[in-house]
Amino acid sequence: MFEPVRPVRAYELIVQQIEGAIFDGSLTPGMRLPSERELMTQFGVSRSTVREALRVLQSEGKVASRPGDPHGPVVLPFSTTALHKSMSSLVRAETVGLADLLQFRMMTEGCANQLAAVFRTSQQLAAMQAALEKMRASVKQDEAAFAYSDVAFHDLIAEAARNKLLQVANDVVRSVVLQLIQRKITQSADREAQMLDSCRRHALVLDAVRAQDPVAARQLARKHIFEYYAPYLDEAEVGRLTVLLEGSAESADIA
Amino acid sequence: MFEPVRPVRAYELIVQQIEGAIFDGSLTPGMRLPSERELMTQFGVSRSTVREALRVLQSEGKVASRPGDPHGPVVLPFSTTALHKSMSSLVRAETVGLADLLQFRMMTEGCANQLAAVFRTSQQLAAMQAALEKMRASVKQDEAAFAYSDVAFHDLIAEAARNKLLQVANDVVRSVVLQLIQRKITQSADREAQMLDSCRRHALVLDAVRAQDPVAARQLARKHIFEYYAPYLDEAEVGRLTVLLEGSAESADIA
DNA sequence: ATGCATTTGTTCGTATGTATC
DNA sequence: AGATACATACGAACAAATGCA
Repeated sequence: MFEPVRPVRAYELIVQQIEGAIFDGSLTPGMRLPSERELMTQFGVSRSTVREALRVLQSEGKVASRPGDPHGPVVLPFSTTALHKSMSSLVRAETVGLADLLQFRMMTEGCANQLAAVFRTSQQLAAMQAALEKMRASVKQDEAAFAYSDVAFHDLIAEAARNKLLQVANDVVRSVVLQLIQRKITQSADREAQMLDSCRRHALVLDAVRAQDPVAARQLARKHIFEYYAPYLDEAEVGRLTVLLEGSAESADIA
Repeated sequence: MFEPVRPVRAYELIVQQIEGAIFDGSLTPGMRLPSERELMTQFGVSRSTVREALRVLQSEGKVASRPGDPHGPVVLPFSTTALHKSMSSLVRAETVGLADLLQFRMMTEGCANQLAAVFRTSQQLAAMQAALEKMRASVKQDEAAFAYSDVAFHDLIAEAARNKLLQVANDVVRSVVLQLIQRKITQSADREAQMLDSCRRHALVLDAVRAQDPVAARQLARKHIFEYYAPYLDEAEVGRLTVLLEGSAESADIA
């Protein structure tokens, strides 16, 4: 008959109203919110309450405010920082492990390549080729440039897949993975061989995308991730990932 | 030579300290934080500043405070609510459409079924069977019970896949999809036929999971989602989804 | 079951450093 | 360069809510 109620704080209502305004487009990125003093009259609450609401919105990456700015808090363009933060803390809390992350990445990045193989334009193909050549060029010199071009290559794949959600998911998962084991990788002894191998694998994937072979692109991408990161996993965890490597014979894993 | 600096607010430092304490285990779920007045002396700041920090931690789902509680704010168990919220707002940010969502869901839920087919235990299998029968039982009577059992079925699949991240992703995407087009579905004329059809499809997926046929489970799940929601999409969008329906012959789509 | 002490939710006032016009 | 308006931060205060004796 009756619904249970939760006492709702004043600042929550303010957050909801501002979030709603951003959501429905009445507040677009770059626009300014009224000053805190203005907001306290509009909402009919005290300054502290307004500030608590603004803090929450700020921690969600939706607005930013600077002292002394006469224009008031600014509405930020959409960003994935909140997603980033919440996923990182899940990882830190060990609710999600490296194996979970890699398995998920094999799924999403694999599917991204599958879609990219179908929908890529020739311009995108050229851009991928360029990114790959930049990777090759910076193997011997610049570790940072290599990593940058690597990211660029994956971004181009995700973009070619034409799914914004997939794009964001790939981006977040990739960076969280790196954040977890970057040190181990850069400290590895045969770093240069690893980089060269990575180039070779990227070339294979690119070939499949060029040939518009979605299944090959997907499986190569998954295999790449698996073999690149498998050394950092326990044996039990490796088994969870191999399931996604069906190889060319799809039904082989039933036996 | 020098790094650019960002002015750091007092409340941010407090948030970092408390987050750190939760992370490294000195604050475990269920434990209480000191009262606000105690915290202001410990951190050497005013009460407002302490409260701003607590609001942020609260919006991140890490602590909760009730008025009048002499024990102070409580440290919450790790939860995925923060991830939930940030993913929802990502979807609402118009950059992601229904087609993106469904395509993504076909990927993740497909893979979840694939993994579940391999790793499911017999107990989990029985639980899935039970959920399916509950769905069948409530077709004619209770729309809410049907939806509930439907969710339970999918949750069991995700749980059997043994990947917490995948579990959360599926949950979020599913709820956002529903939130987007629930009305259209419940208003549909032949609602009962739809529900019966849904049961039939779930049974097919369950058969594949029981037979430990990962590829069949994956493709059936994807096909189910596609055919269930395709009527609500434009024709151009439908094309983006069909790519993921390779059918039984994996290489057929190259031709 | 009833007060009592304490805590949170919220308000108001004030001082200080800062960014913009 | 100065004036203005701003955010940051502090402190005191009151009402409502909670837990405990």
